[in-house]
Amino acid sequence: MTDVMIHGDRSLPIYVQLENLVRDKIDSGDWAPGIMLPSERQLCDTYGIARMTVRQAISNLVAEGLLTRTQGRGTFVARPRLRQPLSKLTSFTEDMRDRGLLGSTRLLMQEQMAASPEIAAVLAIAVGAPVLQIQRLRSANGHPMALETSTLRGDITAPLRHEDLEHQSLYRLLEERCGVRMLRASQELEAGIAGEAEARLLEVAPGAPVLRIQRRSLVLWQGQEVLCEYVRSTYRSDRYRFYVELER
Amino acid sequence: MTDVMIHGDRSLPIYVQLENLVRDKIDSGDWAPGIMLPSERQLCDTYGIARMTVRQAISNLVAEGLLTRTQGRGTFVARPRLRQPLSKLTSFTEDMRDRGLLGSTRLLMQEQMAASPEIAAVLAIAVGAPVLQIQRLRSANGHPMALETSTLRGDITAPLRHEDLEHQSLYRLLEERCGVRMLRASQELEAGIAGEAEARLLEVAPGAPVLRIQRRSLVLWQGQEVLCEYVRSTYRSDRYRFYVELER
DNA sequence: GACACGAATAGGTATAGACCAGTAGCTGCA
DNA sequence: TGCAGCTACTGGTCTATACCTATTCGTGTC
Repeated sequence: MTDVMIHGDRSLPIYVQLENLVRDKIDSGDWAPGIMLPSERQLCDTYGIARMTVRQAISNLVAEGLLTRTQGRGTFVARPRLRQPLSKLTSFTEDMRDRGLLGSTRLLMQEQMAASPEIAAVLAIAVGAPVLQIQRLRSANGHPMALETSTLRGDITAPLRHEDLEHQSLYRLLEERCGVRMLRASQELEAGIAGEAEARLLEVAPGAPVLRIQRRSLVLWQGQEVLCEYVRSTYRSDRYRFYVELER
Repeated sequence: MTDVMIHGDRSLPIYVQLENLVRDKIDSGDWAPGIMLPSERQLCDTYGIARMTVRQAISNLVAEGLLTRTQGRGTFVARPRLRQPLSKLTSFTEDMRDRGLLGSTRLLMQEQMAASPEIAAVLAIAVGAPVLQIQRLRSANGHPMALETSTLRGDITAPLRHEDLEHQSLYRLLEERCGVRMLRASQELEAGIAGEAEARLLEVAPGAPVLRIQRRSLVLWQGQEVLCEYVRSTYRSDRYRFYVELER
């Protein structure tokens, strides 16, 4: 990914642009865990922005747990936590990063369509209402990990109609382009057997065990809590375990 | 509490002093939930400090959840919200009840043994230390649902040595007899294929998909947080789905 | 070789001022 | 009366600068 020009897009605050830039460097593996970032003053010079602005971006990323910093030493890319303290709603890429893996995506299908009765029921919209359906093959370190079919409300995702969804985080686009804030999701997990087509894409034998996950995501959109996304994923069970922490 | 003079104590950063001051006002009930704080510029004047310094203090308190703010409206004392745990640590019987089913149990094995190296590693105890191992077939409405092998620390569960574990809740006995309080557990879920023995007990065909769950339970015992239990369960995937709620 | 010291450099705190962007209430016109 | 638009707030973003403190490492002394 080429460097996003800071100041290039006046619609986003500079500190947000810098955050995204750093996130991209980390997601792409360009900045590996443990690596020291350029110093704050260096970043100011590089991008021609004030130090307080740099600090705002860095502070947010530190709060997110993506970076750590020590006075006198520097700012570093955090080593992925082995265990997430709580059950967090994450994107595939974030999930892989937490596991110390590099996530990548192949877009298999991206289509604007009319909601089927089933989809309409799940998303609580009218039958025939526009939805955006995306099918993606998710890989970790280059090896197939999961097959994912997402269906999103068409009205909310209208700005993404002609967006490249292969190389960008869908959740990031939703938040940045659609004015959506991800809130929470409910997931159901069950075991299954890989079908013919799935098996071929996931590069496993037909009949191999897979973990099927259904997710319904609730977002804040135009001040309202609405169901926005329904995802059906099929994970290779030899490569993926779902981890969750429960409290009494 | 009397107002702490900002600048009075040079040993603490001004923004920290302001944070404490606001916290005190809220704790003392002086500023009730829902009340609007003085505007940032007003706080600058009142305490003779810069707006960026005020903002740093306020931002930290917002991140803490103590305050909320809206552009154009102001900064407000947050209404304390009771957070219900997203995922609850439950016993099998409780889980079934939540699903509207009647859980029952058949005890297959109950044995005091010495910890194998694997078990010792998981429970963080010495190899050869005493453990209590229980294998139970769990049913819902009379139909087999899961096969469960629990391994518990022998020293903690000593009072249960000759207890009837077929008709009593293990978690209840742990709390009532062993002076243990269940705290939380981490679980890992994966898909698998039923083996011969499993299939026979679960009354499914060998090779049927199953959901395998590993649980490590943390308890409070004699004032210490300790790992007490390690459970491996195999659930029929045609009857059981795991449900979890995630937050962003 | 061991250690004290200081320079260079990292992030941490704080200032003062500027302008942008939402919100709400007031004013005055239709 | 109803409402469009103005205005005086609010927090949001950003700059430029200054000095503090912690870390690191090289230098020089003993």
